[in-house]
Amino acid sequence: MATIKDIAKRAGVSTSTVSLVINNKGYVSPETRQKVLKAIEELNYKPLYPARKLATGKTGNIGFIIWEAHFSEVEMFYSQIFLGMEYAARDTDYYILLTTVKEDFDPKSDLPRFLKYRDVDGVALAGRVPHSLIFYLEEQGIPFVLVDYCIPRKNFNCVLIDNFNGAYQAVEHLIKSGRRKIAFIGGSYVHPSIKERYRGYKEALIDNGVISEGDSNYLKKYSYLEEAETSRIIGERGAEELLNQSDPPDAIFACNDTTAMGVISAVKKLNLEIPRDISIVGFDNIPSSVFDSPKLSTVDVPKFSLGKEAFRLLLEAIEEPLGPPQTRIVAVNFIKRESC
Amino acid sequence: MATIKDIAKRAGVSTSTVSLVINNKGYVSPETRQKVLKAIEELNYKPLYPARKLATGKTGNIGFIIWEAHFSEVEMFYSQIFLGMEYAARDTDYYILLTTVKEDFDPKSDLPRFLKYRDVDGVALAGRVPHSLIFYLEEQGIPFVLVDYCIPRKNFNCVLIDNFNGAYQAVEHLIKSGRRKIAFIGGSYVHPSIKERYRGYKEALIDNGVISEGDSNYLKKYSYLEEAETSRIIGERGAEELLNQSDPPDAIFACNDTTAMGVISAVKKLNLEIPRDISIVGFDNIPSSVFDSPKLSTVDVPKFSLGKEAFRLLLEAIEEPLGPPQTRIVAVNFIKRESC
DNA sequence: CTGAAAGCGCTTACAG
DNA sequence: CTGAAAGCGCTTACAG
Repeated sequence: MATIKDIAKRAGVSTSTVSLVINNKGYVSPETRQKVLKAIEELNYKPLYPARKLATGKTGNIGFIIWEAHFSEVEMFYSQIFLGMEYAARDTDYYILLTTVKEDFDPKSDLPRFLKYRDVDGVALAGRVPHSLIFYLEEQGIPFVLVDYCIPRKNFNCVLIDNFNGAYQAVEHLIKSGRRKIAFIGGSYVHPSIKERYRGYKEALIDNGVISEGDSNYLKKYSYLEEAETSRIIGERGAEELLNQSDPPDAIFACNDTTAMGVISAVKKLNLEIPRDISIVGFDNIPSSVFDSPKLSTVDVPKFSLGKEAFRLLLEAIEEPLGPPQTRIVAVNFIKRESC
Repeated sequence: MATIKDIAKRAGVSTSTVSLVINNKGYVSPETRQKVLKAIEELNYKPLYPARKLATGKTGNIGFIIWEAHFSEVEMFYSQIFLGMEYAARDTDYYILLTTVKEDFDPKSDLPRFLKYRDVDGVALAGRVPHSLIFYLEEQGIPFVLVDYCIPRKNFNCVLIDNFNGAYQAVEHLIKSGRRKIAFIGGSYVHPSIKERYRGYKEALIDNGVISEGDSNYLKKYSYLEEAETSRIIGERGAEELLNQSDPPDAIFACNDTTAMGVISAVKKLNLEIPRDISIVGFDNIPSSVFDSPKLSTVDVPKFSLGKEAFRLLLEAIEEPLGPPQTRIVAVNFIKRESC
């Protein structure tokens, strides 16, 4: 493999000059630059990372951390975010190190290796992750970005999706299609995303005159909120409870597709027909929502863009460690399919 | 951060000695070793990777390559393999670099960065990947291992699951439960795994006296083989065709769970009851097979173990690049659920 | 605008 | 069994 010396010799310059053109630093006369570039081309030269890393102190790595249960989940939400980052990283010199942490993570003993040994320049955390991890990063001054997650009242770099607008759009669609008794089913209510979706749900109801500002009866009657990791089960339980009351809903907005799947299976058990008797809308646009019957109307979350944006933001944070934390919002789109 | 010099000074030895104990090389007197270890402990020292890498020429990275369509698939098959590798890697100094390649991969232009720049010591390839990639690795002398895939007649390191036995067990179970007209539905027939499953299917039939050695009529009548990426659609088409003929099967062994899902939906359309009228068995034990109704009987593939084993094998291949290629088989287990 | 030289933190023959 | 020294391939003040 060619080294920087070979290039220097071939171009008839010093290694310093070669280094300067490689890194686009300082001033190099156009002719010299050309010569160097030519030599690089001819020898098919590529700087050896470890050497550069040793000299600069940068690791060239970025960590990607996800809660293990999420990564092992049925749907590909987080893998797609990772892939978005990986694609963005391909235009750079960074490698991405993917790893998982358990829910009962303890910074003392369970630190991912690349954190323990400082082998990353920054880290992205996707979805809900242990707060102790986040605080550890903050404390250590390691640049990081939260993806599809944030901690209320804490000012961290994060890239979020427009949960509020997604929910708003979905519910507005239900209203415009004639539904008036629209229920919300959600688990993990403390999760900021779910909260935002609930807020979008309410606002759409209010803005479209279905309920008035302070109408807590409607909300109480048609909201099923359970503090637990969102899942099919919650959808099933919620739908059963809501549909078995008097004056049941004619539409259900589930806080995510997985929950919506549970709703559908409960609705089917009750021999209701979708969407004739009841409309159902989910959120996330997970792959299987296309296969199920009826095909689920939902809100598409552009996971890939989420990852790309996260990478960009993280890069900025690495380059400017002292800059103020930023929040970036990625837009979402309602997708009408068969379930409403 | 403490360096090797700090340790040397504190332990009152040279850096060479420190290096020797860190790497467990050469002979160091027990007392000196103790002193060094103590200093390392006290200063919480960890060798800086890039420096070590520069000195040794090792990168400390392992590549994990997967076909992009697989990674974006609904089910978590490959993520679990990755996770198995990542867990195994945690006991070592290796980091794993996950990336995807497209199906129309061209070694000239689409080489993953870590290959182009030689930033890995070895690579694992999971599932079906472009052969041109495999041949590139072979040519370049980069140690690699194929996971859940192999190329017939080529002698490469690979870790496979016991497809034959899995299929055999499943079909034998169907026979023992009284079924005699057992169909096979498979896509991607050239895929070695599917071939092996088909072979297991046949052998079980023969060994249990359902058909005689040369009975091609039975096989012709009850086999639906379509050369295409396996999918629900193939399951649906296959089931329709097989069930609409005279003397239809009373059991279907689908080459994988995704296909089995298609079979189930076709069977339901025909108003047959599972397992009363027909038994169905899949292969892979994907997460959703537990949720669907009826719950799918299937063959569990220990993805996690597959990844762990792959890592071990790859490590051996890296340490002994000239050793003969090995094939390792990971056992599978039939899981009886509701569909048979 | 460019070159000589020191330094990043390790490992590894080589002496002793 | 242990130490002094060279070397891995870069980058970066510092002179000029």
